[in-house]
Amino acid sequence: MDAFFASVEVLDRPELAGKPVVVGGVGRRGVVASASYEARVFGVRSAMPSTQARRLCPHAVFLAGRYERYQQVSAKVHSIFESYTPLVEGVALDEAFLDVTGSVRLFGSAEQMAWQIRHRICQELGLGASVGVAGAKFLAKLASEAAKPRLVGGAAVPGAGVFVVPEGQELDFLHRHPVRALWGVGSVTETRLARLGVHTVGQLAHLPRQALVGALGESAATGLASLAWGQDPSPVRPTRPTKSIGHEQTYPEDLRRPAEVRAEAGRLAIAVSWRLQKAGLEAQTLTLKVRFGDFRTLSRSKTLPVPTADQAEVARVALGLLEGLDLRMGVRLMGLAASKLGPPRAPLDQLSLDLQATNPSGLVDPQRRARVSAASRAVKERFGAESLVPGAALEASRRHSGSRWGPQPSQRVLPGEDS
DNA sequence: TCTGGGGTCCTATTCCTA
DNA sequence: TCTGTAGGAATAGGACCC
Repeated sequence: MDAFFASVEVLDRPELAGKPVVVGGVGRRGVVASASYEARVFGVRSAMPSTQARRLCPHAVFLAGRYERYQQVSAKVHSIFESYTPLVEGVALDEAFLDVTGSVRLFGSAEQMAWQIRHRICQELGLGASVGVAGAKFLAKLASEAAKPRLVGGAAVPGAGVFVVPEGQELDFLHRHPVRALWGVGSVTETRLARLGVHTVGQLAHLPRQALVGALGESAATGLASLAWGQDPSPVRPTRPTKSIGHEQTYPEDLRRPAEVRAEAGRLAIAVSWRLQKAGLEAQTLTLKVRFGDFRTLSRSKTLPVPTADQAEVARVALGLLEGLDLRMGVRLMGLAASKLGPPRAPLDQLSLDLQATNPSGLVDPQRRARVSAASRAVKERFGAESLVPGAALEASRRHSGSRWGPQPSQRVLPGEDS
């Protein structure tokens, strides 16, 4: 989609048509999420600091993003895609790959479908889209860039709308692009390649492998060398499991009071646990990210014995991760992410005893902790030191019978017995 | 001078265990 | 019993994408 967020704003507020519109960067600290082509003429770009965007284009209309609205429109765009093929891989709200190999008999060639889809998005939703057609995903992505509107002599001119990379001409098309156009080449990699005198994909393709490995490491070198020769075997994957769920926020002013920082950590925990629950997932690893006033950023993570989506447990871990950090520099940003995700455990699974020692706000309650501790001691006194162990350890012992956590006959609690 | 928020993936280091 | 080692998991950081 062309300037997607900004275009949706213009769609909902037609009086903005023809004006420079910038989404994001409303606050003092922020960056541009999307800029209309009228704003791009002044040099405003995505990911640009808002202060810079304001300097370049002070008369632009700056708007806060409305993510839910963009999601709604994105869903409509996707339903158009899905009327052509079930093989739709969403890359972002405004971008997707479609494998139309199996749809040619129904709708005509891939290029014909590209024109149809573009036409329908324009007619039904009033938005502009550019479509790239090629035999591989990353080539199609480059082709869609080639189809987009361009800035020529300080003015935006319409693009081709659809750009096809014909079979057999992939390398001609690919090799004239700058290396930056390749997936996986950002500013750091671009600089490293420039040191080798490599600026275009064609130069990269002909670089001796050893030189590439020396500059970028084995994995990146292998991946980029393949891409530079047009080899991208990755299929269009309609569904991909979520690997992490996180929230982070940059604060208008650095947080300096520890109580304030802890309260924010609790707020992030509530947001993350709520999203885990909505997604029907539990997380085993939680990672806290802190960016200080001097932009120094660090992360601390904790892998739990028992996966959780519980708000109090997530908050307890987040606060635990916060302990030991020197917050005197002031906190500019804080984030919390959940990973190692999986479906919720069966109800009979082991619960964490620590959890029972926290109150509903996620803070350790000394009285509860004392009761948990006393109960745990009583069980061990009556049944032995190894009578109370983490469920995960018990599972491991079943796999490796004879380990020290293995349940001993005299201590096994039989059905019907008090436990 | 200024540097978001949501992610994925990779690498290096540290720690634990067999 | 002690020590060295190898492998895997956990952890931390960074590059990159939209």
